[in-house]
Amino acid sequence: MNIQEVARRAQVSTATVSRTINGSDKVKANTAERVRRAIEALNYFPNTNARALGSGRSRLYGLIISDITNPFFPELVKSFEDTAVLHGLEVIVSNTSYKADRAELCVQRMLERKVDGVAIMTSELEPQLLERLKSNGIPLVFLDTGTVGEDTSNVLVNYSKGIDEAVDHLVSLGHERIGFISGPMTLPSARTRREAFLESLRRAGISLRKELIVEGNHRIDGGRMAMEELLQLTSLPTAILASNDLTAIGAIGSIHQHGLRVPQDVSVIGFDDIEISAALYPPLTTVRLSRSHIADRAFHALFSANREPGSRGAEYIVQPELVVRDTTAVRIKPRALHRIDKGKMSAKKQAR
Amino acid sequence: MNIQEVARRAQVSTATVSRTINGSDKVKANTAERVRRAIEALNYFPNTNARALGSGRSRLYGLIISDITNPFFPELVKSFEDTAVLHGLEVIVSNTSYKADRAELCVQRMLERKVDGVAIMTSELEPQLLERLKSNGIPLVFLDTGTVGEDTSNVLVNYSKGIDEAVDHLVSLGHERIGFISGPMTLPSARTRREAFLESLRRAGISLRKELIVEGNHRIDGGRMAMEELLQLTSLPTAILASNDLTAIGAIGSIHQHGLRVPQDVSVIGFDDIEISAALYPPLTTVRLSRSHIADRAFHALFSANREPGSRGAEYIVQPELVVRDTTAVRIKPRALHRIDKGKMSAKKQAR
DNA sequence: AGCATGATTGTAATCGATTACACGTGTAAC
DNA sequence: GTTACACGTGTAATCGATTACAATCATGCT
Repeated sequence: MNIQEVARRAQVSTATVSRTINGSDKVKANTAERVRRAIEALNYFPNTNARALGSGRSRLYGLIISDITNPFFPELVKSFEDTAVLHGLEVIVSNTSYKADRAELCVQRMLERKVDGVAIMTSELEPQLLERLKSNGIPLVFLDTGTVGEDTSNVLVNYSKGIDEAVDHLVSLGHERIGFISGPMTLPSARTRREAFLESLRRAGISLRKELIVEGNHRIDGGRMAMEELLQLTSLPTAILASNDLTAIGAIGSIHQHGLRVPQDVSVIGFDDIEISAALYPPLTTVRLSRSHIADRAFHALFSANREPGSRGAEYIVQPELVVRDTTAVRIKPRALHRIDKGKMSAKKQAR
Repeated sequence: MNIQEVARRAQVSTATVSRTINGSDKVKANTAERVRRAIEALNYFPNTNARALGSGRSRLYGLIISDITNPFFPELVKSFEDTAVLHGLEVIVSNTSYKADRAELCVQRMLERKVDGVAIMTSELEPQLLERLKSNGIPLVFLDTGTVGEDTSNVLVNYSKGIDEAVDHLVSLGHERIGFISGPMTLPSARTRREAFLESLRRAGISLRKELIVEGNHRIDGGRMAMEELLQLTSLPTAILASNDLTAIGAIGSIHQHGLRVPQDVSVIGFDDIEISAALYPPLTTVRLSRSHIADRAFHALFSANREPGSRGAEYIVQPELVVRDTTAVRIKPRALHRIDKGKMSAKKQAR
């Protein structure tokens, strides 16, 4: 079953069939109708490989992520795919598994399949790999990876806004001893979140205590370990802001393990709002970073780059927003806390 | 950059280059070496579309799942992909989103891309769609979907084993009033799990109490709601077996909300062992259903079907196994329970 | 009628591989 | 010294679309 058989049945040339399939406007209405009937009757569908080979366009977008088992990504992938399918395109997803050599394989796959665009949401891609993509004229869009480039698009996240909201929320509940568990400092976006936190503290007029800032790894175990460290302090934080939800989940586990309660003894805020966060008990207060917004912007960046070749890259900013659930509460009276150093509870602090 | 340029540089024909790329054994060693050097020097890689068009084989496997945001699937996808990449193949993943009409699109995609095989882990595919795949000579493997078919392979799950282990564990802890929260009864595998539970009870000599069996939906909210229902009973279950981990997580949330503790007041066992289960607090006791085993078997079913065309479908069985963590404990004294109907606490029961 | 014009449609080259078949060449058997 | 055969390589058809260009057709205008 191929285009020739359709052409024969519809009494037209293959060119006309092809034009009809591709919605060219230069096919007379009733010819097109005849072709469509033939397609229907023969149950024909075009061979994707032949189309791609003939036209040079694959109708495929690539999406490079770190790791599909990281719960942040599936939703992103799904939104991106859904939007793509809606526009008659498809998506191949490739995981770098956080490794640079796997990243090269990912890029290779994209090149071999002649994708029409690549959305990159990982920091493992070395400049020379990006160059390979660019030099093949493939539109790129970076998601939260802030790579500057005139011909590439960027979807940026306004971390400051989200983190400001989180800190303000905690401050309004009376917290001032706020701990922060960061992501791995090797990850640019983790560094940005940390900076945003420091800036938020400053803005809120809270002086920085270095011992309250601990590095995690954006995974549950990292959150757990970082929290262990924080719980060793003589003067415990009354609230924790975590660089992502998994970290927050780990921290909460650790807090419980020490016989403390969330949010009565310690408030916790996460970041991302992964699906499970709302379903935990207690439901996690967190800063939502909408994956569907990100995916949408990314798709449209590529789509318009395809429509208008040679156009400059666009820039989009997505705004995270605080979602208050049940892991944050009014700051408790210090005496209710374990391990609290009563000597440090000066009147001045109590007054605040 | 194409195969001709490589041929020119290596002073051979395109046929020889092609043979070298495909590892044909009928190329003299030093000719092959010369070709390889040319490929290297020119930074050449073959055009996937042309290869697929010319050979009829796409080196692509399709994987059809219900929903990538269901945490059961990402690991499966990853394992399947990893194995495929290891064998020089690639994978396209397609979500049915639990809808039959989306399923048709998925099958269409597979057909259009001329995949060399499809692994199906969803029950949305209607027989006529399967027929379309089969009639195109595409090898199929069903994962936990138990479709009989002479020419298709199956990866089956020995639910009885896993559920027996779970029930035995609970019984050994002194539980006999064991509740079960099933998946949606429309889902074959959910029905199988339920049957396995009933059979396990029988084997353990525990008489069935219908009110302890409630239907969920394999999602967190379903687990929560089902548990609410169970907590209305005058005689509470002391242990709950859930049809999957999400259900268990929902149930635990509900239990906590009622001021009861897990496992001191109620023991809970999940099923699947999704990644987050180990990281919750308390870590969930569950029955592990290894996604990597399933993916491996599935891949090899397709791979060998490709190697030996015309061979009959194979059948694999994967064995789930109980993973004891912290949501199960020795059955408590009934008087410690809320809402317990003291009248029913007969000496006979206490004696067991 | 003759012609310009724009709208449709057809012809055939093209994309970049794979592979059936043909063609040399060297070696062993007779 | 043929003949046969295996091995290595090249020639060219083929896969199934797309699309530049050519051809045809209908229409309105002079």
